[in-house]
Amino acid sequence: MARKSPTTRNRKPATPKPLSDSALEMIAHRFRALSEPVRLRLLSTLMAGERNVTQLVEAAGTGQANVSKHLSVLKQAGMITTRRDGLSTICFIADPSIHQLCEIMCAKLKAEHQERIKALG
Amino acid sequence: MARKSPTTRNRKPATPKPLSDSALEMIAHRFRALSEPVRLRLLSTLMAGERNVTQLVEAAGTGQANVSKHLSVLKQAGMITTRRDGLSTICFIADPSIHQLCEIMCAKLKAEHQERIKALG
DNA sequence: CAACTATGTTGCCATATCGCTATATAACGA
DNA sequence: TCGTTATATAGCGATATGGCAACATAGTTG
Repeated sequence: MARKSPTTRNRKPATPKPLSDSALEMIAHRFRALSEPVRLRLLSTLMAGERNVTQLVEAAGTGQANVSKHLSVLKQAGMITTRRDGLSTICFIADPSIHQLCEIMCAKLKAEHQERIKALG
Repeated sequence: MARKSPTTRNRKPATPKPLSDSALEMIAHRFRALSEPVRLRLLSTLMAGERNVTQLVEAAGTGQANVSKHLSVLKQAGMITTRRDGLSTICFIADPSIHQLCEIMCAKLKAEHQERIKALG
């Protein structure tokens, strides 16, 4: 008889895992963290190395309160981590896979851009 | 002397390009397309092969009007393409890089989940 | 053309999010 | 403790977005 642990109740056949609603929500939540220009600017800045909030405010070109909110969004999404150093809060990228994500997306953009140019030429 | 094709004119030094505001907006726009559970469900379904809208409505578990809207968002973001076949509109994934994006994000989720479990154990 | 099916579009409500201002908290030094 | 700097939080208005229902449109069939 098939394996059937008490914690793992009757799984449906062996479909390629339809991804549960909650999983989709978590994934969506993370993508949403990357869906704002200001947050991308913050991440882009942090990719060059860790920065404190004041530095990020300068780089972001928006108010300190906003930056603080955006940073907490990124933090909650596991994109960045913070460390306290005296008065400053130092931020840095928590997961290098963010680089990959952005690179893939940029490559997509460039590819589409090329196609658009071709289509016109 | 260095390679210097006519199509590749004077590139700026080798600064890691701070990414223009408009570029960030475009990238953000694409990530936003992936930031909704229903849209992820649609993409997830399409990863198994092309489907018409009716099939997607069933898979999405929400109304047809919503699915139509979500599909147009995905289409505008270059994630999917559609083709008309009689009464049906067949949808399919336009860019395989979406697989990569989702896989990376899923891997992140799993990794964090593992850590959470470790932290408790 | 009429009836039917599959999709797309519009209007509305509820909710979420951005940016701003003002205020609160934290950490440091005099 | 008081003042100052760095950061976080709360409150607000404006805008965006998801979902629903009603309606519009396209394509098929008789």
